[in-house]
Amino acid sequence: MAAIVSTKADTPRGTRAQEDYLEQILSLIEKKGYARVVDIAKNLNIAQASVTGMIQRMDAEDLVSYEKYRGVILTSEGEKIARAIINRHESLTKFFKLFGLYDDTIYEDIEGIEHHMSPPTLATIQALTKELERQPALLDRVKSKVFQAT
Amino acid sequence: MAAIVSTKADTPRGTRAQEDYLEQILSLIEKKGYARVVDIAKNLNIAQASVTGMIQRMDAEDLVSYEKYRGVILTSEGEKIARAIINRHESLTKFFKLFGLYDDTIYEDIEGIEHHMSPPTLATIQALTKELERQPALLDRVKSKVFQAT
DNA sequence: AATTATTTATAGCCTAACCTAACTTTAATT
DNA sequence: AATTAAAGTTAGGTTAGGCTATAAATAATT
Repeated sequence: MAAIVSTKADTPRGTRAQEDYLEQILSLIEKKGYARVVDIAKNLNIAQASVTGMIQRMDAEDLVSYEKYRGVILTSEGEKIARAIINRHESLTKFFKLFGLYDDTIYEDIEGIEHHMSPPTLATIQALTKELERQPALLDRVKSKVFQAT
Repeated sequence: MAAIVSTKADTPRGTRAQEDYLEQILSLIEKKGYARVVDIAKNLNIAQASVTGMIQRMDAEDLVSYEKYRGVILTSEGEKIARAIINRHESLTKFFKLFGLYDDTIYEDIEGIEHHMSPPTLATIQALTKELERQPALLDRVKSKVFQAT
């Protein structure tokens, strides 16, 4: 069951920062049912005013739908991007957890690299993760070389 | 021989863009003996004027040493960063090459992620690469799942 | 219902990192 | 040595994505 992966970036794109916003917005909506500016700001460590500004730009670019003083919701385009980035985030987390790295280390690294990983490369990491899950001995050898256990 | 890896980011830092410049400058110096503005610009796909400007900022920040109309050289700080980023680049290339991804795919992804990978995570990738080199059967299984051979 | 607190929005500002167009300096060629 | 070509610099401008301070709108509390 080979996953045929195209070369052309089939990944929908916003900027790096926009991907962060979309990821947060979707995760807030799924967790609380709505996404408030104040929570987005808190989670991304950004000033409220900056969030308002960005959301207005993202509304103009049809990534979210927004009306003043009402909440923010995702357009289908925005949701597609959000799901892709969340998928990347989860896959990478699963992968790095195999090696016993600190959660903080994992989180920070992924925060940076998730925005830059193409579908084929991600698919490779996913496939590799599956194989490695069946190789505890190999994993132990790797872990013993890098001593940074959780 | 466990590589003990500290948590504190022992990675010297410039900005993302500065790391790209430093990487280019060092690689030009090693290849041709000197780094000209025009070549840096060409390799990074950036206008000459932008390179001049950035180099002036990097001179002020002691990452490079520069005199008008003369060439650019790296300070020891700049060289340290450059070597770190080149090391990351090479390690990641080696890793992704294991799986038969397209060279272009590899190059683009690494260009993005190399700026965001911590020393512990990089050390893990390096250790994993070594182990996987001895596991052709496992690699074949991964490759067969992701069909994007070179 | 009036007041207070919370949340959003606006205005104005800043920095990084790019750009083009025009000018200057150095290098190469006749 | 004079001219042309190439490389480098300066000036001025743009855009993304932040910031603070202030004002307006909504929500909560007395």
